[in-house]
Amino acid sequence: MLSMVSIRAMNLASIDLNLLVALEALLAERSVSRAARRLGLSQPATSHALGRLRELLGDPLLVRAGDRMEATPRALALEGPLATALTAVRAVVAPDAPFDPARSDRAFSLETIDYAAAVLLPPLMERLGREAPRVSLEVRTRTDDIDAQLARGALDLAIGLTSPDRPGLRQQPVLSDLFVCVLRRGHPALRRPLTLDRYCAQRHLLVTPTGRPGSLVDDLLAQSGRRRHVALRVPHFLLAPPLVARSDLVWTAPGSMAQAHAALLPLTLRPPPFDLGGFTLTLRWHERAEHDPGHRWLRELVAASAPAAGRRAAGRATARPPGG
DNA sequence: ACAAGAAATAGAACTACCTC
DNA sequence: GAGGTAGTTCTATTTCTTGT
Repeated sequence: MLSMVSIRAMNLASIDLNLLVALEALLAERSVSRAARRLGLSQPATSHALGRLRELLGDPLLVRAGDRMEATPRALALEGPLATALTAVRAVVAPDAPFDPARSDRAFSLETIDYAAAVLLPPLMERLGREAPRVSLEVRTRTDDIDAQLARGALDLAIGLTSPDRPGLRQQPVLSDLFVCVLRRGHPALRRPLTLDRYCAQRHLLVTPTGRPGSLVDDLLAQSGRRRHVALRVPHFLLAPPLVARSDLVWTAPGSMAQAHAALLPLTLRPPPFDLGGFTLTLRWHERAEHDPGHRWLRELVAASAPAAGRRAAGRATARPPGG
């Protein structure tokens, strides 16, 4: 008989799933013969299955008590978890099992930078609350090795900059945006037009989610032989608006986020004094989830949550870091 | 109380199928 | 082809029910 230690170390591949189905029937019928009829097997075959289950689990599971079979405490403890597990397995293998958002209690996970979360989550959660009140969403930021986690199924979706195609991964543009310059209301630089010279003369705030040096703005300035002074680098977009509102720092920011915060804080927006173009964020997932009805439903919901202007521009703008 | 029959479990032997 | 696994049929054993 297998020891409990070896059972714990056992690979799932060594377990016949049909044994668990047999256990379900045995526990439901409390009779080997009736369980056999339920399973469509002969009584001896079901008795053998019970024998294998006894060896596998190290417990008699069902013991004869007169004219009936009594479940052992171990078997009784297994009944609930076994039903849950088999229900989940049946849902996995059910052909074209429809996804019902109104009744689903599925939990999804999403990796994104806080800028995209701030733009997408309010409309997304509004629709979730209305259409799928029991569905839950976990948003993570700065996850290590996102593609590997998507492949493992540890992560459902990731929103980030468009990246080169990789085997097994799918992506679609979800949000495009333009840059604007954000300054506090009453900033001295606002007294005259914000020329390139005046822009470069300011002290700047740079958001760098990755922590890597450089940015699209600094690269473009360098191409024209110019440079700016970055006085503050922060890792989160949401840190920037109040810092800009209470200082003379200039932040070259994603337009949709800047507009949202300009409605809440004393901020003024100006177009950049040089052509910055825009950037595109894409939704990324593993091909394993491509035809999963629930996953497809969430992807459509996320895409539909992008601001209308961003969706129209999606696919046109260049894929460059939003950090500015 | 005892014997016979019915019903259920489980072992033995054999077969079919799959993998290496 | 060998070995392993899980199915089958057949049969032994156990336990309960029923009739005498």
